[in-house]
Amino acid sequence: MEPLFRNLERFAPFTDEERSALARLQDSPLSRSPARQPIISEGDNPGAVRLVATGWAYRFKDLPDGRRQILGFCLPGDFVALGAATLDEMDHSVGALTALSYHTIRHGDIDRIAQSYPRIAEAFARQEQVGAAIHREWLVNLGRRSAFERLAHLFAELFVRLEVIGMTQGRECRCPLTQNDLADAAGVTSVHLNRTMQEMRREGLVELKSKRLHILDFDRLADVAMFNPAYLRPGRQMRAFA
Amino acid sequence: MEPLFRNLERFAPFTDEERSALARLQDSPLSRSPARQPIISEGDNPGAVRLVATGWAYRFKDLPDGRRQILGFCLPGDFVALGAATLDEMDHSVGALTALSYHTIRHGDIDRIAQSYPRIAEAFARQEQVGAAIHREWLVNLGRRSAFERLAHLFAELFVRLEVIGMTQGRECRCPLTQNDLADAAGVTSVHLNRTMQEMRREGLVELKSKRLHILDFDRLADVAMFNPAYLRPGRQMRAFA
DNA sequence: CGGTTTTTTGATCTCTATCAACTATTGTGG
DNA sequence: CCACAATAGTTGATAGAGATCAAAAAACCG
Repeated sequence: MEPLFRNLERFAPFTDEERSALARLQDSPLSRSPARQPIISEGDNPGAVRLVATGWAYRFKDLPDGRRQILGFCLPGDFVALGAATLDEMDHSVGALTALSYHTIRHGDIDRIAQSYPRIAEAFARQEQVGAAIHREWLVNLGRRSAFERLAHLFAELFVRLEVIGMTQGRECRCPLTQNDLADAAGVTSVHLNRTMQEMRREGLVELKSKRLHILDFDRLADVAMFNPAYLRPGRQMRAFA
Repeated sequence: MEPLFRNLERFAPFTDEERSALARLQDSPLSRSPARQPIISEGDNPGAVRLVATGWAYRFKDLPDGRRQILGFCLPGDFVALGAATLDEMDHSVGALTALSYHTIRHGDIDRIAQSYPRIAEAFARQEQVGAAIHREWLVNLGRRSAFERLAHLFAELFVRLEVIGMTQGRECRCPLTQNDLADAAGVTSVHLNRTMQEMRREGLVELKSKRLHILDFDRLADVAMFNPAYLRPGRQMRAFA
């Protein structure tokens, strides 16, 4: 539950009453999924909102000819289909990256809590906005940055997001992504991604081994990526290495 | 106002009361902007919601080194910063593509109408969701499609959206985009875009001259682009050429 | 430990970027 | 309405980033 609070309380902390209302979301049924398993597929009726409790998930879209693009990552404390739950059909798929546990929350419960606690409703809305801002930043990434810059940007974003929810240790964090995943997120082939990865290592920017990501030089990383964390609204308390 | 209604009434038509409540948004002050002029810039406080009345606008993001990525197009009947108006800082910029007129609507007015008319609130929410779905489709476009496919997809999307708001004439429509704009949207250089454009002409797919877009073969266009209009929720009444 | 998944390497090809004109079109003021 | 300037579209030549194919080496897993 901690990651959810850290996500939502970045702007204004909640009252005890608000916190406990939110905490009741934990009573929603908890599902578990093994790693690498689909959660919802494009075309499905989302039915309910999901809240990631532990593990990572990812959004993606497959093309008829087999190409795949990863659209974003869902970390602990992130909602899946918060707004989309009103629609009858998912426009993209979501899958588990690691072993995953998540709450399935009826849309009515979200509505009710938002109705009763305007500040929570506001925090939900802001979360959705940050999600949209991330999409837009990825558009710039895919449209206008080189493979090297993209990868740098991707790592910078992930690291800041993990920092926000308290899942970093110094300049390290867990990162369950394979080079294949990274390639599908960065819009390059895995071969090219591998070579780009080696270059980042040589340059002393980041290192990724045995599912741990080491940020060797955040400033330089942010610099080559032209990364400006403002769109993530990290909040004042948190400042990546600064 | 017609485009707004066509946008919002795709799923369920409104009652007369709902329609007239929406129509009152027209009373909001109307601004006019010449073509090619900035409307809001990244970092600005959005302050209010904008509703495009006539003309096209575009969302974009500039990189410090001069590269630019277009993030999407705002057509008549589209809101700008519907949800984002709650945030204090725009994460991207918006500019006029053509001479533009738009209503500036206080966020409170939106809230009030959404409060009084749940079906309108729902329609607003769906619009936001379609906006997010468009972003996601663009991510696939930029990440996984070739320049030729991207351009085909872009035209297919624009045409369907224009059809929804009744701004097409047969298989033609107005299209004020320069090749430079198209290049910035497709994430390629304008030189390459020009050559891609010529290929599309040779292939008998689309033709763009003197600001008019001619769709020569929509089916084949959709086919090469792997374009599936579902994410746009075009509604049943409208079906591009089918 | 054997089998699977992931990472790495090498060689080659192709798409897209770059640079630098040049032509056509559009728009404007006289 | 023409003349000129500015904008937009087109062309050619060359360079470079990233794709593709195929296979080997490493890491991981039960």
